[in-house]
Amino acid sequence: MSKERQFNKLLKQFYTSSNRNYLPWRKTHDPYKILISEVMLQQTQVSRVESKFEPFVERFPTVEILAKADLAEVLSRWSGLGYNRRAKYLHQCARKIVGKHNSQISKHISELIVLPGVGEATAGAIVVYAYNVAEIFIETNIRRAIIDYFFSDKNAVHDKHIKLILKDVIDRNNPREWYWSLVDYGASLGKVKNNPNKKSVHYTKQTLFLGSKRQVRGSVIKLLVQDIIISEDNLKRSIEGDQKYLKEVLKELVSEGLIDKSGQKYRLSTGR
DNA sequence: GTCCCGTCTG
DNA sequence: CAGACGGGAC
Repeated sequence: MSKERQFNKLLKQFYTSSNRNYLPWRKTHDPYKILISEVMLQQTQVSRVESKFEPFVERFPTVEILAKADLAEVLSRWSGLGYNRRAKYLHQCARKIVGKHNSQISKHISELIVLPGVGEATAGAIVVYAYNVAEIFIETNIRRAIIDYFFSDKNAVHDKHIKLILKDVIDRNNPREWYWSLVDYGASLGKVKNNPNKKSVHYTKQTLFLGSKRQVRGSVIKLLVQDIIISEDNLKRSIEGDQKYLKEVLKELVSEGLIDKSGQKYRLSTGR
């Protein structure tokens, strides 16, 4: 049997015994909800998204409702997921889909990728999981599974090589479930210890969070989620992390459209 | 302390 | 291309 067929046999076996089809975003084909889940899952582990996804889509069940909502509320429902710019992108995304795409979420990668916060991986995932179309895309579990199985003897693997393998092994008759089996298998391979992705040329080490500007940013947003409106002095007293970043962070959050300044006080932006 | 993990900006 | 961007589990 070819290596490709062996791999698919392995995926099938694994999927039969150990799939994660209980995940709430696998119980819908609604492209809007798939979009929400995929943006939440960017740089964020499943365990953290699990508790946030359902409350979020219950509050914002359609793209129109999300588009009409205040960014401040979207940010507050995002709290705990991190990378708060994603909430801003998602809100802008909803407004653009309603305003320019007739509230329809495209089934074409080329039209999805122009949306804010939607890159190659997210666009591919939406097309596959919502529409069951056999497109090729790579995210971390996919990369890990393919490197582990097909590149065990290599130490510098480029995504373009992974894409070539994917084109050979993808099940074009049932791409949605095939990708589920692939990501579940990939997720099961050692992450913390000896992560096969360390052999990817795209692998990078993260910078320190403690004491970083990023920590102060996160802390400011978190405080504003709790208190609605806060003076700079009170922020200075309450933030976690290094105070020296506060002024700079406030300026950047205002210019990015995440917060607004009125007088000497700050609040989350309405997004309008 | 070390690690995970996509997209955007410069 | 490199660097910025959260929050938590281990």
